[in-house]
Amino acid sequence: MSFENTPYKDKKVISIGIVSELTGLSFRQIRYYEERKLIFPERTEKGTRKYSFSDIEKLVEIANKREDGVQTHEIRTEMKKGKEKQSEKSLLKEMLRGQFNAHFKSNHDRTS
Amino acid sequence: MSFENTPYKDKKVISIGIVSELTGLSFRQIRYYEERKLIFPERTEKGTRKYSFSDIEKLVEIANKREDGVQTHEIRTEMKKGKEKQSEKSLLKEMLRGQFNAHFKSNHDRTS
DNA sequence: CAAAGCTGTTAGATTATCTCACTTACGTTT
DNA sequence: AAACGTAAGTGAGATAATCTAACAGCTTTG
Repeated sequence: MSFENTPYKDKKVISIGIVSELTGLSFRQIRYYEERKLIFPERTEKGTRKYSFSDIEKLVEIANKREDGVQTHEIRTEMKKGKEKQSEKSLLKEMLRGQFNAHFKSNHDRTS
Repeated sequence: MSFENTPYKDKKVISIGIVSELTGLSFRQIRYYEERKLIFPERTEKGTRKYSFSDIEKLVEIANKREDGVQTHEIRTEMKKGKEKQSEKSLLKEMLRGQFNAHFKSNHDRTS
């Protein structure tokens, strides 16, 4: 019930090896982009970095822009720009999805 | 575009330490439930187990049933039962969500 | 040209995970 | 009571994964 809506996408649970594998980036690059404030992994007690799927998507974006010769500094400011645009959009989306779920629930979810 | 629909929930990317933390189960228990065929983590090249969010949800379920004294063997058969019921439901859900996304896209997604 | 940006690589240390075996605690069966 | 199966803790030893820090090389920018 509260688990259903958990934003898996943003949960920091993935270690750097998997991130490297999924993005094709080296450990060095991944850590460097953190140093340049492009991504913000969390840490476990002992210091191991933990990333989310969102971070991975971001890294893919970063990799693409880097291929186009864009510097991390510019990428950083570019990413800051694209934030407000999303917040309205995603809010609207949330609301619509809320309606959607309500509709679905009242009509079809008769299991327990 | 194809990333948006990626089923993060089923991607096997989480190591056992995090799983233990999120579920409150010990390493021993997590591995034992695998031995009893309740969950099916993947492995990396070198043999490290990797779990998905689905696995974690399943483990929470398992933990609850265990607290009620249900044995792993029974849990296993119970879980097999609850599979067909879901497949119709989720199929329907997919279809509805498809309509939903189409609707949203044509009306609001004018960014690029 | 000098400085800054980006990445590879190496080294040594620490943390995380793996398997296997032994043990404990309970409840059930013989 | 003795034997048994289930579920889980614990310990040992080995291997895998990650961390920081430093040096090096190459390219781009000022």
